[in-house]
Amino acid sequence: MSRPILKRKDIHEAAMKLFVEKGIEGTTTREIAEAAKAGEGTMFRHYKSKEDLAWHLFDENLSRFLAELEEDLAKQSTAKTRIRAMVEKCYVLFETDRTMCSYLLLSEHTVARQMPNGYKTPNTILVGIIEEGQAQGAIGPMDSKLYAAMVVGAILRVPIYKIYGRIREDLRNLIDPVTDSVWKMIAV
Amino acid sequence: MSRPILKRKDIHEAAMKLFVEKGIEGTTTREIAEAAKAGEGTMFRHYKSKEDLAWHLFDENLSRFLAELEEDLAKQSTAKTRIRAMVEKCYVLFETDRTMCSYLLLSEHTVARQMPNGYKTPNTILVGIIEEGQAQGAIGPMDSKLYAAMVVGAILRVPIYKIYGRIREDLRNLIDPVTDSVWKMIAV
DNA sequence: TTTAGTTGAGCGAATACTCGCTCATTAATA
DNA sequence: TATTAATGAGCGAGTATTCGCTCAACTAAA
Repeated sequence: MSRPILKRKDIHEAAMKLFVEKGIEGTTTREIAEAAKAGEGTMFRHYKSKEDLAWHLFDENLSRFLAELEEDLAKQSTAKTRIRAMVEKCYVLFETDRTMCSYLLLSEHTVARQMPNGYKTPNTILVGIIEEGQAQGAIGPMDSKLYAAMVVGAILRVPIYKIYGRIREDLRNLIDPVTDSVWKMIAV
Repeated sequence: MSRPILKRKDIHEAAMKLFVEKGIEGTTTREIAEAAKAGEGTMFRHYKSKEDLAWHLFDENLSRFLAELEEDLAKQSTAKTRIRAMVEKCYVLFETDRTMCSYLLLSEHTVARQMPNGYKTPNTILVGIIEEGQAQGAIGPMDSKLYAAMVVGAILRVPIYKIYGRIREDLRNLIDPVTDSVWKMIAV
């Protein structure tokens, strides 16, 4: 090997922060380089385009998040405790790494265009949880995809509104209230 | 007047369609002009920039939607029937003018940056409905803003997933099921 | 004739990406 | 251990292109 890769992480952090603040198209490659204290060409050594960087930031972080979530879910045996684990995972992430969480939430409708068919999302996982809950007789008989949509929506709208300043509470205090509310929505 | 304004509506329709398909930054003024069968300069007679056009499309359509919604709400006297009216208004709009509805839903995180403080949104209205419902003793005692966030999230995630093809049902068939589910979430 | 909507070639600033080069780091050789 | 060769990360000035916007000419309604 020649030289260790030192700048990639700096580029990740700078790009994510800027993408959240100004949007992907609204951020220039020069700004990323400057913020990362790197040369402008360096990001192209690791990614073939700015879009490619944005996609990797989304994909890698979401994948890691989902993998960790599935570990947590494996420890739970009921639908309700699984949903609680999901809420907890989301809200703890939000308070722990707000930039990353904001990026995942806000870039949904832009980066998400590039998701291949069958790409795994929190929604995919939730459909599974709900169908298992229905098999156990704990969750009502409605279409699992509709339930999943409503539950995902209810859970994720809270951090979105916290980003916009409409909610101020520390989200970790809302894990149980939100879980309980959402559970009422789908319980038999 | 010397000449009637003929192209503005064509520009609205073409721009909104393209903005939904390719995003605002991803759409060029030339593409808008071509799709609208108008000259490129025409949109600048009516709007001072592409961003300005995008904002007006958002603002005017949302304002009209909210005004109509408030008319409907005035006819209802209980929190639950008001929420039903809101769901109905959203889902009927979706099936009636999908492009416009998609634009409002998907541009939230981009155009929404420009919303002035105190700008009225569906969320604002919902907070009012919920607080009144709480005063009537029909809705639980939790923070009204948190309730509103969860309800908005649950309601709007359904059309979002229909845009992404994860839900196929005609949303007008889901008005009552969604209303009932959402109501369970917040009822005392 | 006046007025105002429409047009599209042209402009210039912005910017994503390239490429030839540097040099820190490692591996091989003596 | 000292020396040399090889590697590829890092750099940033340069460039081809794109794209938002302007404006002078044109057209049609009043």
